[in-house]
Amino acid sequence: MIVDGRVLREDFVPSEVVHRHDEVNLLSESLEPLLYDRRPDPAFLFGPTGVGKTCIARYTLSQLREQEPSVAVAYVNCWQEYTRFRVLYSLLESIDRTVGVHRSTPKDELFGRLADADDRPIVAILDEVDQLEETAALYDLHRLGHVSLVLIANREEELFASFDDRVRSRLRAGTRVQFDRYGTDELVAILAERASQGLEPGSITEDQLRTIADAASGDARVGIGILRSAARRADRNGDESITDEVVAAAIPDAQSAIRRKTVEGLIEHQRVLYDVIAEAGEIEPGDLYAEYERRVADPKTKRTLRNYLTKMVHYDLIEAEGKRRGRTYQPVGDDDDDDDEDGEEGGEKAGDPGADGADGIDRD
DNA sequence: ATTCCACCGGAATAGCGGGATA
DNA sequence: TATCCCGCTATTCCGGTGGAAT
Repeated sequence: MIVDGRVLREDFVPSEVVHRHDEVNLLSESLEPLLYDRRPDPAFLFGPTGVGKTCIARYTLSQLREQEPSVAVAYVNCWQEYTRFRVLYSLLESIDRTVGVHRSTPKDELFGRLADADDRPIVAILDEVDQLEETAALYDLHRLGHVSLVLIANREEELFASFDDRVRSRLRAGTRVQFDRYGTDELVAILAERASQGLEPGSITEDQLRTIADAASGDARVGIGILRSAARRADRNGDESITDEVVAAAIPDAQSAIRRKTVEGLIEHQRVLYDVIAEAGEIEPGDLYAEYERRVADPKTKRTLRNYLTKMVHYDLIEAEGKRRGRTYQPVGDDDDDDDEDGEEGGEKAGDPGADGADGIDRD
């Protein structure tokens, strides 16, 4: 049934975009100076998860490169590359200047190399910039005349709040492109497009796509995830086409698959914490720490646990209620789904996580 | 009202790992 | 091989805060 699995991946960039023409035009207009050897102002893409920000950025830049192949494009997901060093390194990677770079390379060597590589313009797409911990990296990049910035984040206010003054004032100018949630019809059109490219004709009905779009409530990433999961289920069953039952079964998959993948990415100590919280349903910090220390041979400090916990909250695995004394932790998405059906064949790597990150929690 | 104290999270510091260099 | 260097994680130290206890 599945003709082309790549199309069903979240990070697939379609050759034609559906329903985002205005946004594409805005972005490509703002990048236009690149065609005349000038540097554009930074561009900002704002909007919630799964509305196509990343996709449109990639699409627009690939279009631009067709016109102006000398432009180098670096895509950096700040969820994973959250230090100054790693961001700079990623940019160097995009222009193949990483040879001989290592951890002990002097501090400014990376920056120097980037500065030297000014023979052609570089566009840096920084996805999830609000996750960047060293915002000074933005200042660095802005100082480089041949580097243009495309910054992707959820909300403008929060993003600018995380900047320090220097960065904030430099980046105040720039083009803002706001993305809104997809309507059901738009989402159906997007899914139909993917289905027609990725599946045998007639595998899925319009009504079924509508069901999926409804369940995804405006989030294309979730919708595509459901579609993929449904197609895989049908494939395994050896069905000619996707049945309504399969669609229904696939809906919970999309959320739980993401969560499972994230949990798998946790390092052992984090997972123990997660297990304790999940088993308890709701637990106070003191009890949580105590239980953790009982289960683990060589416990980490409480302070470290707090770091783990905030990270897990960030990844949407757990929730923290209350700020200080009297806080409790609880798992997110509590009970439900457990029919487990992991059809994630190897080599599958999650596309970029949304604001609710999907992968790469461990950083060791 | 006042004092306690459990808990959070920022900042500084130590220690680890691993490529480079001599 | 021994040593240097540096990014990164965990740890130490600590100030702040607000609910609980008095």
